[in-house]
Amino acid sequence: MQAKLNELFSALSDATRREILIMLLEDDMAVTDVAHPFDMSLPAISKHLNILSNAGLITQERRGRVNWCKLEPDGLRDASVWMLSFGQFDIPDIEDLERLI
Amino acid sequence: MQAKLNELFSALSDATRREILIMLLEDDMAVTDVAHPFDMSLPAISKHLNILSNAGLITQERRGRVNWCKLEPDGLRDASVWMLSFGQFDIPDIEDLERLI
DNA sequence: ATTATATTTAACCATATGGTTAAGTATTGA
DNA sequence: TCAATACTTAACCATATGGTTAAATATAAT
Repeated sequence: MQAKLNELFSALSDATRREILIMLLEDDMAVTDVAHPFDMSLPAISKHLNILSNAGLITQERRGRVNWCKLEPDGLRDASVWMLSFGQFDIPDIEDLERLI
Repeated sequence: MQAKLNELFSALSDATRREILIMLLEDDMAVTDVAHPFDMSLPAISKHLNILSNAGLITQERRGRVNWCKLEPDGLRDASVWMLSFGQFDIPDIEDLERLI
């Protein structure tokens, strides 16, 4: 269980990966399209996507030569449950949310 | 802002540091006492405590030769706000919580 | 004054992380 | 069939991370 949480929080600790998750909130995307906004090589993005997959935060499904990436929002569950133990979940206002995204 | 989130999630990505936070949930503690349950040197714990401090998850206050560590639950706020953007916050049941702690 | 306690700092080490480029593998289109 | 597309894999590199031991520092107790 601890190992799973390590993977989860570790996956979230990188800004590129968090941006990817937010992009996927909009819609499923091919790897190339995920890579497009970033000033980074395709293999680098491919690695990030693997890390997100292993953490259970996305799934990837190959159709033909395109690998479709899909957000798995339930993947955040264990992390959010863990954080709940700190009683830190009064719902913040929408401005807080916008500041962060 | 991204840098702050990196620090936060990164601090949470280590099981030792998460355990320390949970210990501090109970009460403030001296560094030596924090170290006690871990099979790890004092300097190692000292480093972990610094990482937690820099992430804003604890504060440390020296009184005499004792450095008291205190949980700063508000430090989790930004991380929880970020996670909220994924709409993943139906309150889990108490068993989920117990499974994780 | 000396010693013990509580902790930090410094120097070091092995492994992990996040990036790169170059080459390899399918699949699709011409 | 040949070339382009969409990746992934491999090999490499610099820096970060998480641990160690040994030495330094400051406070408290004898």
